[in-house]
Amino acid sequence: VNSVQYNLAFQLIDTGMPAIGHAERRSRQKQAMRERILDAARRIVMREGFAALSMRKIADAVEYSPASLYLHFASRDEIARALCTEGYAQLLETFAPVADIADPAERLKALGRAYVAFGIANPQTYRLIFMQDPSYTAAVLVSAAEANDRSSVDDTDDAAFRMMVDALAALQADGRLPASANLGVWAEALWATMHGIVALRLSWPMFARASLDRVVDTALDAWLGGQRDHDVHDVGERDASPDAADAKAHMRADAGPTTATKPPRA
Amino acid sequence: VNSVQYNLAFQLIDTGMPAIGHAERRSRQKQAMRERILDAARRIVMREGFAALSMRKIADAVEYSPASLYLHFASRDEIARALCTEGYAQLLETFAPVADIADPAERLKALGRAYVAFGIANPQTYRLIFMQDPSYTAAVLVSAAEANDRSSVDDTDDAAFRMMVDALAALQADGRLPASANLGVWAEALWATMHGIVALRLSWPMFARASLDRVVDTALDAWLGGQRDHDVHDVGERDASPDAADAKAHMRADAGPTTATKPPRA
DNA sequence: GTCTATAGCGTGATAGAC
DNA sequence: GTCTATCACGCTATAGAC
Repeated sequence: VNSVQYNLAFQLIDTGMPAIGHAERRSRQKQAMRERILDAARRIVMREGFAALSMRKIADAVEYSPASLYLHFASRDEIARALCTEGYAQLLETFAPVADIADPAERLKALGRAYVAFGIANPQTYRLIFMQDPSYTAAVLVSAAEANDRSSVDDTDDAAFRMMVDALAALQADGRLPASANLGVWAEALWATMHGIVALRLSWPMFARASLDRVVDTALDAWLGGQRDHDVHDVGERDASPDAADAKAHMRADAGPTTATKPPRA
Repeated sequence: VNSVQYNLAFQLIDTGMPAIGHAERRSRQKQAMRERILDAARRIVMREGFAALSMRKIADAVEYSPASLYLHFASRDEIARALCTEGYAQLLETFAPVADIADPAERLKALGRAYVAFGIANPQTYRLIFMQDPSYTAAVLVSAAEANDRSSVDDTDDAAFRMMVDALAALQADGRLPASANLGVWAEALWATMHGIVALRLSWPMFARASLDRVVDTALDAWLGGQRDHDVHDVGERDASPDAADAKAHMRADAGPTTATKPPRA
């Protein structure tokens, strides 16, 4: 093992550019292989759910032997965590257009609608990230911290959470939220509400009595509504706002929520 | 197979009481065995999580061979569904003391607090019921319908949901909820909110920034609060209300949320 | 790097003796 | 009813040839 590393270092110092070219190509190829593996894994999860994700299946899909996968990932769990990171990044991308909305209440509502839309459009991905193993869910924050060049994970690291707190602060500054309100608590509770709407839809589809949009709008109005441009708590027959529709348009489709569930068994 | 059934019928008609006594004792023993199996299964789930539940482990616990379990349950899934039914019934029991609260808003709040308290106190059970397989979650409603002597499952079958709708209706009759509000939508969204608070705590413990009680109270105030006996959206430093504490006192403890997670693998 | 082969463990469910 | 024995799988991960 050590001799290999030594050889590489020797080439870098002694032979200059061509060797660097080699090393670069090497690492590029390795990176490409990692992507191929993750691509295959993501497709399996989207089609059949996380429980059906196995090293054998991934290997089949990329046309390598199962053993080869271990050259790029230490374990199945590491692949799962990578998928979570990827998926969470995808969720954050969804929020980008929302960030431009000037009014903080409307921004928060659009955020909530985009969040729910993502979960419903990518049920298996959402399940993997937020409804599976706590260690997977924790992985999204750790990697978010790494991306920010921080070594420790603390309260304000997460971009999505920060967006919420910022909007709530703006609302509070406008006097549209009581000065006594604790922003962190509010953000957490608001996130939980949106998560609950998605999670309940995914794991109890039969529970759904009303259209998703009405439920989401009712919740958003209860939290943020009425204080500005419509009546308190009034839930009309209207469809999702243009913002939500727009957010939905950016989504790739996952497998349907109920169809692919229940593979032979984990 | 047929001959056995025939013999039973013959005894019932011909020899009268003693035979009935036999049959009764037989069925009693069978029922007892079912209970023993479910008890063992419940303990395993509470200690190690549902993923760790296997027929072998149950068999070990009840000191029978794995094969014998199949005389009482057709499959592992059937045991899981039975556990869900049981767990949901336990949740409903939790609501009994709450039903007496006269004020509908306070009743709803107490309901929400009891719900969350149950989920936090029995994380593995809650996971099994509401966060695992949609077919498990669906099972609670089906059996609830059976208990009510109904053959079809429709909107209003569920006792918990009915409690919510009733309270919301009372609120609406008092003019404390806009006449335009759709009760079904409100109940669904409110349930989703409470579910989200529990589910997020269970699957993303690191996310928790504030005390559970503050989050719950903030959510309940956003939905129902302020319109009556305290300021709008004011979240004080107070602890859980007596109602919630009371509800908690009725709970049996599950395994801790994070400790027993992640058994070798499903 | 990639393969084959396999260790080592687990699972749900069943056949058939007693 | 209860058991033993086993089928038929599945899995992760690794050893060692090439």
